[in-house]
Amino acid sequence: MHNQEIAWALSEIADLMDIIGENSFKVRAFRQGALIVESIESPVTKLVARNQLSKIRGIGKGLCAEIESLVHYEKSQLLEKLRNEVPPGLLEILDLPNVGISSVRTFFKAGITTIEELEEMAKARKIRQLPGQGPKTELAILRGIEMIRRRSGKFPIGIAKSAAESFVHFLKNLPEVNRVELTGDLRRHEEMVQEIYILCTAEEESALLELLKKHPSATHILDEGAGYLRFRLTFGIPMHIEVTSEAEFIPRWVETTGTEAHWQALQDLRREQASHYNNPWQSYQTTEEAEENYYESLQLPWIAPELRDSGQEVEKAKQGKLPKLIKEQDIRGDLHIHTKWSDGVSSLEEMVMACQSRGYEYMAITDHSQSLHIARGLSEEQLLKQKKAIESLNKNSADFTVFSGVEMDILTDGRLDYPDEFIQEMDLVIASVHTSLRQERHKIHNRIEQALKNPHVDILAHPTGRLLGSRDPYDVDIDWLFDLAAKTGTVLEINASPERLDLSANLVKQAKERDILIAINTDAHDRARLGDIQYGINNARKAGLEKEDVLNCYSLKEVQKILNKPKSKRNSRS
DNA sequence: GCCGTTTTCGGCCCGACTGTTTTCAGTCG
Repeated sequence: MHNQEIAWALSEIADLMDIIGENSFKVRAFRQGALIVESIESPVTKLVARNQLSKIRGIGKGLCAEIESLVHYEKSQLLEKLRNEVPPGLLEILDLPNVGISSVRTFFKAGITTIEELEEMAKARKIRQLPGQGPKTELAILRGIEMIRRRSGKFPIGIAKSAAESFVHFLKNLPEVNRVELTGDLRRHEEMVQEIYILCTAEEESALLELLKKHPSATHILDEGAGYLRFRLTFGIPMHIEVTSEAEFIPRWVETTGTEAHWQALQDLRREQASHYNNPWQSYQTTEEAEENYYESLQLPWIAPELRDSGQEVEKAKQGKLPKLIKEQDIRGDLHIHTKWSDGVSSLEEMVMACQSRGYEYMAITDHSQSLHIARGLSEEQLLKQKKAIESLNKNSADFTVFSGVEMDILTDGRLDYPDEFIQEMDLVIASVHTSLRQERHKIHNRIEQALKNPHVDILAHPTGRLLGSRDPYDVDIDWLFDLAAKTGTVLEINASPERLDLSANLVKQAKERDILIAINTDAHDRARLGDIQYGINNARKAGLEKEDVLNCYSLKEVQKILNKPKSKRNSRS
């Protein structure tokens, strides 16, 4: 069992216990346990085998027992018991914004157990009659349900990807399987994923499908037919596995990766050219090389999956006008990182070492600022102390530089969390909206304006404040924001954390058109999450960014030069 | 449930804001 799956199980246990009114600290222990498991880099199964699990801080006897049961039997008796006790619809209700545990309990008591029942009651204006509820919450509930509907059964890419990876790994280890590749919207890096789609080849197609049906995750078969099987994973995501012949593999991979429009454009081109694809692909080392050969047969350069969208990319490819997309190796540093000094998990030194081992040239430590109490934000004195610690780290390493930065809150009234004379001493200042996310537009605009017009604010973090699939952006006019960023020379962030992916690929595309410099940052709170940079890069690729568009693709010297320039002159890329 | 002891129970990030309420509970970050 994959770490992520264990974490999901623990967090579901926490939610269910919370609903039935279990001790809140016990609930927190499980919730904390889920976070810990997620942040462990090595497979938990190995730790269990070596009896090292209980040595981890935060994992005691109780959690150890549940995790071991998950690893050994792929189930937990506690979870099964709770699932029997609590109607599954309540978890969906708990997911709604503005609905917490206490409201869920109130609804449960009133006999409401599904989103549909809740919606019906809200529409009949009966929710406002329940204790602690009122007309405004009723409206907020209906809006929340609307948001879930828009999501229409899709899953955020982060959840889908880790579920997919563990399954790909499982398939690759089966002796009867020859080739396994991810395809569909996950391969295109769509931020919301309809289903996990895996294409593979096997000696005996039907035997493989029969075997897969016995997999413990395949409890709920959705659909099956010649050469494919669809089932719902334990955590709700549909999994689509297709088995194809070696000869058909590449054409099927191309067909299932791109959108319908992309495939259609390729077919049109083939008819036009009357070209034929013969399948010499066994002579290639990797499936990617073989896929290049497929595009070559259409006299096209290989088109990156992220771009296989409207079909227009085929025309661009024909004319040799595809962007030279940014690659993971182009990233030279991460400019938004937290440590134990505020709400991070890893120490400053651990984060530095982790960035070095990723091959970066530089990084920025950007812990939270003083007003964000919950994140143990740093006072001026603490920040100065941290700056000294960073300076001494820098003295000891010749070929790696740590920027002394801060993620500074933009307060609810538009003031910034430190005075100008203080932040001008920092190497890098990121400004963020973390509080009062539901303010009216003019207030949000005022806050962003104050931050962007400040000469010392270098980057605006997670510029729309959305949480992918679970929270809408705050009320901001994107055109206005981009104009202001361009005018003031403020860098906008792609927050690579898969919970956020903010800016979205669509918005990044618009930002590029206005020549706004982008930074791709992880906002990592522990070492393991530095790997999230991949999500940000994929987002940038989807938007057609090249390395010149991204601040942290420049060398240390160039970045220092950019940061030393007055802000208003930064958007000219020289 | 976890941790850390002043070893076997007591404490466990907290403040702002909102929408309920007539003084506060729930939600959020």
